[in-house]
Amino acid sequence: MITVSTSILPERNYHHGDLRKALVEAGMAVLEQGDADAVSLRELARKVGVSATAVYRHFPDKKALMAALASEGIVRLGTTQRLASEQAGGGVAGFSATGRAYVRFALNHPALFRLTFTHGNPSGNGAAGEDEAWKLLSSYAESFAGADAQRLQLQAWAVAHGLAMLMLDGLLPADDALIDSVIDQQTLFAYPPGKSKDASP
Amino acid sequence: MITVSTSILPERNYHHGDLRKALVEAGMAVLEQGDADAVSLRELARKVGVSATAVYRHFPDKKALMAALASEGIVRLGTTQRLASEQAGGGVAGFSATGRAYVRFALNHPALFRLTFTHGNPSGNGAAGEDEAWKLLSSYAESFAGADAQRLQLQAWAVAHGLAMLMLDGLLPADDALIDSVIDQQTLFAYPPGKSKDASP
DNA sequence: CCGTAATGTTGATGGCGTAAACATAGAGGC
DNA sequence: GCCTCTATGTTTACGCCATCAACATTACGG
Repeated sequence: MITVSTSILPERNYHHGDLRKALVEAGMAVLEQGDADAVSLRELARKVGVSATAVYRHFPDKKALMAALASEGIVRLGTTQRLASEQAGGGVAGFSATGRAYVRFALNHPALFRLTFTHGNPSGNGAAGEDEAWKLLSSYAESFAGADAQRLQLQAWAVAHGLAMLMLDGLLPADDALIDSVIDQQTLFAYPPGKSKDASP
Repeated sequence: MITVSTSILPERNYHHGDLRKALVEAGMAVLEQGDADAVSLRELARKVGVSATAVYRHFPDKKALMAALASEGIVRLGTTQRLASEQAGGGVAGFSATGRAYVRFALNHPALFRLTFTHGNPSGNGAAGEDEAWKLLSSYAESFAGADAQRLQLQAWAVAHGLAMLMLDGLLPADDALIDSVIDQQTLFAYPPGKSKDASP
């Protein structure tokens, strides 16, 4: 019988199987119900059934572990946004849907969202597809804003991000109607000065 | 000779003088150069020259100390915004100046800004003048947006807050020109649909 | 002038991140 | 088939932290 490395079952053929993955999963679980500093190396090790310092065979320090969690966070955010965009059928509707998805993701995964941006990746740390979220936003803005693409893109990102943070911090009620009101294509993405190049509705 | 409590000199007439104030000041100093979790009760106690547990005579726990720092933060932010508004002479210009001041404050005091909003006060915890920032924003929005006041106000707050956070997290360059571009009265505070009630310039 | 409450200190507990030394087990060469 | 080498995991220990309990002192009100 040959040991298969790509098995479905959680084999224990090596020392642990895949401790790194297990630690990240445990970390995500903690993030799903508690804030980021509820994540402790010792607790994750405990959850996974391993000694405290075993973590250091897979991560140089706690920061690295947190960065791995943050990385997973941005992947999930990007996926969520892409789905929302597709479901809305692109165009202006898709763009604003992307924004609403961004805020809702933050509300659904508060600790993960916060961590993701706190340990932000200033572009270029590898892990392909990691910045899908940003690329999506960027292409959307350019597609219907022409020369003002950059500004529109930044304003849209800032509104979504700001709304998300203010709601997470309890300064605004985490209200769906409020999200729809603020991330509103009628008032937010329409702008008066000159060169208005209309987008397909 | 009577002991004067409102002296200029840092008297030591009581056990310490005013330990609470000293701790808050030490905390602010730490926040000015380092992130929020560089603030430790023991370190503040050391800086002030007092034993570690003396802190507990003035704050029930660390959270309370951090809340005091946050409270100081929102006062300073409010003051900064009011000054910016006055210097711009009110109106639309004053409103956008308020937004720019908000972002610049965040960049100048990153840890304090973050802490202020993380330990946010969902309105009504006393300390008069503490939410001057919010009141200022509110009155501005209403003064020239009529029925859409609420939405405009929230959008403006969200843009400023989002831009600030994205810059603090290193996802956008902390660039003055960029701030001016995003917090732009021409594109951000002008909106097309019907009921446009013009603002006094 | 004295007692009492406010303030500060000492000492201990349990949790944390992390370094050093040691243990084991799977893999690859012989 | 054995043996070594390296990846992986464990034990122990250090210093820092927040916080509690018990004790000491000091200012102030009666």
